[in-house]
Amino acid sequence: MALGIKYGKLEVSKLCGLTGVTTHINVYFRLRLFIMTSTSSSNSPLNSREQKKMQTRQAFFNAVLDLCMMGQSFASISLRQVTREVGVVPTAFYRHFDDMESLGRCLVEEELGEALSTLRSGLQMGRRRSYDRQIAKSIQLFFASIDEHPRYWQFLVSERFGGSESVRNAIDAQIKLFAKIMGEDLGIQPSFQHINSEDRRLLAEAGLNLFLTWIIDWLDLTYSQAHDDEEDDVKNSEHKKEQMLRQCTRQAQMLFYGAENWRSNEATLLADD
Amino acid sequence: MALGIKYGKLEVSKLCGLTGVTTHINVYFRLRLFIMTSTSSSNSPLNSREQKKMQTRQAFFNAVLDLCMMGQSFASISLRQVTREVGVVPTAFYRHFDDMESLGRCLVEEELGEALSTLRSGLQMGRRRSYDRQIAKSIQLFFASIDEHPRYWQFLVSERFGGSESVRNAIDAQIKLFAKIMGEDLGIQPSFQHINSEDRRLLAEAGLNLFLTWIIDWLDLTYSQAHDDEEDDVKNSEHKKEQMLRQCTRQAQMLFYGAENWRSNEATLLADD
DNA sequence: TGTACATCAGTGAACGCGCGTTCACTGATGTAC
DNA sequence: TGTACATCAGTGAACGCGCGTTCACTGATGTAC
Repeated sequence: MALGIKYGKLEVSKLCGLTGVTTHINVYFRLRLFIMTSTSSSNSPLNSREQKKMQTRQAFFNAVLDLCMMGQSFASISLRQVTREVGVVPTAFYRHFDDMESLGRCLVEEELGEALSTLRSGLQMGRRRSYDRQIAKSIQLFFASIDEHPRYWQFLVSERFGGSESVRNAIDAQIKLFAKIMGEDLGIQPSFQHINSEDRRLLAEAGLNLFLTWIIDWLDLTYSQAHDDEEDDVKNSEHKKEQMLRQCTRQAQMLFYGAENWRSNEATLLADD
Repeated sequence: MALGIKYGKLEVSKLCGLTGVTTHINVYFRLRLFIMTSTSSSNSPLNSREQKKMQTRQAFFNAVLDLCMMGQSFASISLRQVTREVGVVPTAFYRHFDDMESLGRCLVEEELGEALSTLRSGLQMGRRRSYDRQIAKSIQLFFASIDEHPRYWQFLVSERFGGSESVRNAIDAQIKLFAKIMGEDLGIQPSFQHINSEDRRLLAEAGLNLFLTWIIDWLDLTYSQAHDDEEDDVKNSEHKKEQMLRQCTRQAQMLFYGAENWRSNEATLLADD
């Protein structure tokens, strides 16, 4: 297994010489990828050098999230800014990512992917709770998740329709996946069993989209709260948050109470049908 | 009236000399502003120099919208890029705006503000149409507006949670205003008269937020359509758009049919009440 | 176990480039008399 | 109406700066024997 690593780029290209020189780099990387994958899948512990590399990689993700939390958009963050934040020299960047786009894509797929799957298993809409408090409870859990991982949610929402195409696509995939699973969860709840699975997915998507539009306002409340020194303002901010929680719950209930009376077998009337 | 213009900065500061030299610039600008305002409010036609300036100002707005349409985020657009697009020298920028932030704010307030007010009067939710086709028709009008002004909507949505604070705030104000008026319009429709005005505003806000999340997907369909040369792909894309229109209508109907059965006098149940 | 060699994350100098902003200017348009 | 002057949108050179990327390198860690 360690055999492949030993040979450098040229050695491997020689081994593959018969297939032509022009492709030797691809072969080399495919080979390395295979070895790394098989190494980690055989869950041998990472050696100290690999551990250190993963730590730095993580530091890159944190740097981006921090800079975005400070009010920058991902597209306006420079490579040098990130490396400065991480505490390495600019050239070290290329040991981990091809370019900023690649860093953004990995951040969404690895970091956000994990955070979302945690929230999904936490929400489990439709399971284990009585229906009348279901929506209120789910929204409370959702806002708790925002307070717990503010940087993830802030990044997800503000880059969802942002300037980097690969980041946008990666986020879109995460959201679609979340809506799909949320739709399946809704099917377990008796109140939504008369709705077909396609409409349940649409309902989940609408609900999730609604949730996502609240995030920035919620974070603004948290942020202004943290900035205020006066005790009165803190109380005022707490009051505003409570009020917002109530209003958001109300909006979600409008949607989901509506869905409860929804008839899937009735065709959608379009304006010019 | 033209008296104020005649005096240069120094003349005016001399006239106001008694109040101290340190403020003469402010006085000068306040005076000029007053003169310009009074000139335009007495709706005298703009002279050719003023007309030309307004044209250039408009060209700046167009340049930003075009660049954003090409996939850039506002925060990543440089001052030089905009002036290059407009066809003037970089320094000419400062004849119109203090900085990019200021340009962005004006773009939202002047350009988008006008576009949104046009759409508002077009939609008139709750008026003039029978209720069962109300939602479908409004959504059709909404998508028509997107096709008509793709750059406005693309900018509005992708900068709504974007990197520039002043742009973000300006957009937020526009959206809040839109939701407020939309909520008032809903009150005219008999189906929503049993709902109190606060809840109608929440309903309108939820609906609008839902609409806004569709825009980028819709524009992606239009864009990929324009890129396809094959006739089959065009048909395929048309089909996808029709399907999306149907799904979005269905989602909106879930929300608004839900609202029809909504009881405003029933308190929102929170999870820990 | 000890030695000799390979790997590779991170370094540091250097490059050409586009950036925002300054400044003194030009010349067409507007205004006073 | 003609003349002399004021205004000001747009010009063009210049500045110092941070950017992405290149390259040859260092030295700690890992591996073969």
